Amino acid sequence: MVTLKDIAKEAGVSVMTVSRVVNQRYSEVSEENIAKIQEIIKKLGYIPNSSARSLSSKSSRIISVIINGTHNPLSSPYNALMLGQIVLGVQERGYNTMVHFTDEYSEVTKHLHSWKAEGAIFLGTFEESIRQIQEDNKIPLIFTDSYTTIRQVNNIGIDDYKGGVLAAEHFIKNGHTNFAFISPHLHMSQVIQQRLAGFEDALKKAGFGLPADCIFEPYLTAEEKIDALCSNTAVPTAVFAATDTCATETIAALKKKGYRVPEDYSVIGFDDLDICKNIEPTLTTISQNIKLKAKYVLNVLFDHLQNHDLPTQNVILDVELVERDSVAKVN
Amino acid sequence: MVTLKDIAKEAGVSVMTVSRVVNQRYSEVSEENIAKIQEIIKKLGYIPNSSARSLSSKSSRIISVIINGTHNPLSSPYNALMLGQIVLGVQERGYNTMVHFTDEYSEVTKHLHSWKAEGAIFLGTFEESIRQIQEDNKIPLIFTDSYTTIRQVNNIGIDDYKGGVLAAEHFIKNGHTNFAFISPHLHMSQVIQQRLAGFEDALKKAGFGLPADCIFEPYLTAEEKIDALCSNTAVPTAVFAATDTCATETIAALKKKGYRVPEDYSVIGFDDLDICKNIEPTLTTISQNIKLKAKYVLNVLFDHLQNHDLPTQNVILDVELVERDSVAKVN
DNA sequence: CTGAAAGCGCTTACAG
DNA sequence: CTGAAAGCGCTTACAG
Repeated sequence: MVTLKDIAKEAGVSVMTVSRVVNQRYSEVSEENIAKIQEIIKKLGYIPNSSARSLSSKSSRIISVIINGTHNPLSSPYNALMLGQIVLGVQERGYNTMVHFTDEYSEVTKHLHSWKAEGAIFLGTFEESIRQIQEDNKIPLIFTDSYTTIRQVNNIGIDDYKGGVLAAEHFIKNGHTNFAFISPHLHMSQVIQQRLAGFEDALKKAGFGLPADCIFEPYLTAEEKIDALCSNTAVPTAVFAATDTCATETIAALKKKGYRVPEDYSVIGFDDLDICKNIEPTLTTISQNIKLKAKYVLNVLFDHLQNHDLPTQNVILDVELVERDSVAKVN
Repeated sequence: MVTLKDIAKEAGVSVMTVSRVVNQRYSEVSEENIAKIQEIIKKLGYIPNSSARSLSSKSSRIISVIINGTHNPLSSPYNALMLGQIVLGVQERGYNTMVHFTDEYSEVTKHLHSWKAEGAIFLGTFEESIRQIQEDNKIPLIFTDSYTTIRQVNNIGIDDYKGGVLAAEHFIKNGHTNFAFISPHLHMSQVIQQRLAGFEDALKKAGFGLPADCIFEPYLTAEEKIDALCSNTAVPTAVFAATDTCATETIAALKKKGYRVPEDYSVIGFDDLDICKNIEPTLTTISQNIKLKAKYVLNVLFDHLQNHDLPTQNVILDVELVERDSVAKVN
């Protein structure tokens, strides 16, 4: 393996001079030496040892992306898209990405400390552990979709509540009077709760209600939820699904039982994934801009990396309803 | 930050004794000291510095996953699922995952060398650069879906050709006589070419053909391909799409133009992603077992990590046709 | 079972 | 503009 020392020997200078050239501190080295050293670096194919650099400079150039979940969190298109955009942005800035899946706060700290990560990005729900994570890790930490009440948390989120409101309003505008909410998770995260809250509040405001037995969340497969939904006394016609994936499964389950969408059941999803355009009917959904979200995540992270004294930021991106064909007009 | 030295001082022993305990070399330390040191480690929250470890031991415990593509390769569900399974397996074994997106071989080497990665996994097409990558990186390298003719390459792939054959046979069995092939990529990777070859060969064997103008690949959106397809003179009724994503888009485009699937056009996909069950009609497809594939990738990698002299392995997993509702019977 | 010495490949901080 | 010294936090290899 080629080291600074090898280059130095070949060039007849000290390792410091080579180090300066490698780190592009050109003002500190004579032009003559710069040229000579650069040539030798190229010739020998020198690649700096990041561990050594990290150890001596206390700067690892590693960004860790911590994703909640211990199964395969990348089976969620949302997580996959976010991670992809993040890796891209991290690379662009000359940093490296480590990926770690975990639910446990202690593992987070272990991971970040052992590699001396310079910053970390969190995808998924870490509400319970945010305080502890922040206490133990004095590096820029960017959370996403957090509803923590702790101050001083960098967070990039979206207006989940408004998403729920928009869904309700769209259903109402189209004449619906009986509603249901379907959540994909066993555990109702704050994100899902907010979407539900917005939906429910907007319904109430318009004089409608969301009966408890029309909120489907726990321990059911999509098909079981649909069974329950369809056997309800006050049959809902307007179903708000908390995510596009959930909406897609819901629609498939409805069709399988012989129902028509949107004629028998209208459905609105959340996220605006590509799949929305490719199912039938195309899915009316609440759109969040994942690329923009990732961009903010990266900007806030690298701003804080440059200046650790920057105040924390809580960026809430807007959402909008994208109308497609999964909601019918009712008289 | 807590270091070995701090623990050593507190315990009244040398750093070596602490190092032994940290590395669980218990047979080399007295029970008394093990207990004392472990307690102090816990008390002070000591976390070993991976960079220092890597530098002195020449063992980084880093596995790099290199994914082909410079846009967002994780927008492909296949890549996302594979990466997710890999991260999981790497973590299970106490290693760490770095992710890097690139098309360029020089970047690969730079990345692997600078972090002294102990092994690397390649997702996507690296055919052109495999030789160079292998020459420059003397660590276990696992490629996936490679058709390189270079010997001595670890590769985990699937029987793409057979997938094409199965698709053709299924169409023929259902009475179809006019066929088309739709590829998602501008550039026809070997993987896609093999799927096409199997399809075409099986058609020929049964006395059918695949006209050149029924092979759609270059520089067209899904909709444009469909336009071309539907305006063909010898109208195909059986469309083999090289991936499920491509099939999904094809079906959506067909429906948009007012055609019925499978009655007007029957479609077979490839991969067996979750989405197959959630579109209408549910998608008949060639199934590959992504979890199993990832498992082999990890096994071959870590086997080679334990024993660098192991012979290279080229594992080809089987595929099978999963029948759903996107292929109609024709008389 | 224990530890002192040397070194991994860099950078920081300083002297010239 | 240049370099010698010290050190980052570990492990290897050896001596006892």
